[in-house]
Amino acid sequence: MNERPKKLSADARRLATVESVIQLAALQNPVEITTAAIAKHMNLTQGALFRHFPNKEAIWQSVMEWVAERLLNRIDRSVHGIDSPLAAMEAIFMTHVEFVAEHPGVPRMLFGELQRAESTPAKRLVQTLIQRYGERLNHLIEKGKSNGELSSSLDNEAASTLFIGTIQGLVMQSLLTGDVQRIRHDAPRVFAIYRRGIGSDL
Amino acid sequence: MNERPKKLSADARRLATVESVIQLAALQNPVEITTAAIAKHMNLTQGALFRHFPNKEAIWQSVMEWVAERLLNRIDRSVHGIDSPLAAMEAIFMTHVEFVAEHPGVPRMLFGELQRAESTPAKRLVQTLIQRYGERLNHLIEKGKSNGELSSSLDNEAASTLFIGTIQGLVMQSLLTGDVQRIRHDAPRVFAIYRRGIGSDL
DNA sequence: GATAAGAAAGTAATTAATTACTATCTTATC
DNA sequence: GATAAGATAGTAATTAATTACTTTCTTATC
Repeated sequence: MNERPKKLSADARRLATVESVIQLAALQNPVEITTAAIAKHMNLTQGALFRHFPNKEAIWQSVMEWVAERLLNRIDRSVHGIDSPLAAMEAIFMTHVEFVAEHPGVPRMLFGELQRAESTPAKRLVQTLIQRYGERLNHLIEKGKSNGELSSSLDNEAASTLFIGTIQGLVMQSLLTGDVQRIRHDAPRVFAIYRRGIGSDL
Repeated sequence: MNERPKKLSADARRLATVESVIQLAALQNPVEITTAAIAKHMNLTQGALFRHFPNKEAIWQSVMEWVAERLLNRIDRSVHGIDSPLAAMEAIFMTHVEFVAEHPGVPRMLFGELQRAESTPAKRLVQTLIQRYGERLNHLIEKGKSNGELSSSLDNEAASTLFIGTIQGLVMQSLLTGDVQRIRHDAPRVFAIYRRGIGSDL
């Protein structure tokens, strides 16, 4: 919804396109984001998009790369200097929630991409993202077990699934109420239950 | 994928349409289910569908009614004769998981419908379904608190959100691996952590 | 109880929109 | 003034929905 159709370099235009998609996903159903809608949002003609992307799939691929890079980066930075594995998990949780609150369209896109039957490049990127996410969690869980912070009988896989599901539940709740920002308020309350579920009995 | 294009009564045809959509959603992305695809799956011409539904939205509405009715019915039946609130919650959980395993397309459709920006009749049905679901959970949580089975300091709302999120996490995991049936195996493991999170310290 | 009339269900072809994508011309910028 | 970026104006394919027509089923009447 800008006004001047400024000429941008190819790199800048690609980035602007990705950011437009992220913004649009916050407002509407990701599957309804057409190339015409993207172009309109950035005050460009639809055909011009194909100067910078070979096809629509490539746009989605770039978007998923953007998301994976930013999210994992922030996750990793959030645990810096935190010794306690449990505290690190909480930091990751809150960072993730903050990321979602800033970019409400992201979880919709991720889930929408996972829904697809075919294995598109974008879908594979999402699968890789969540896999890497799970690896980080698993590492922390192991540390927490030997640490004594987490229950020694904890099921790692189930704990990882539930961690991600906890965030997914918050997202679903925000879709239900239409109020994405409330997720910031609800997140600590839900994580408290999760922490109790995985923590040691001390 | 039938063979004879038998003539059905309007009621029977509407039910067959709904069941076809449920089946198709298990195989492909719900948003890609076209009226032509539905018709082909039930060996009918595309136009014939509009003898029984005014438009496509009405088909989705009927599908959501089917889902809401069946799921809530099974949930309610599953708690019959169970006195312990915690055991009742576990029964609901397992019943829900079994329902999803039988109809893998259902959670995709529900989430896809929630994604939509506009408030369609189908979306409102999903919202009502989850609201009623939450009411049942809340009731059990209250009973569990006075019972002593659940932590007296438990946050009801957060516990409800996490309950649904836990299932959502299992669904996401099944989308990731492509193996929907594994949800039956993972469900008890994940619920064990959840139960620990909400239970009393005894 | 046979059967004709009408209702109900289905077919096949076509519609207007919308989609992703492309070919060709124009212009801003270095 | 060369060239990269954008505009303009298309394309073919797909979509939900509608049309005119046909087949099948139901039921009222003799």
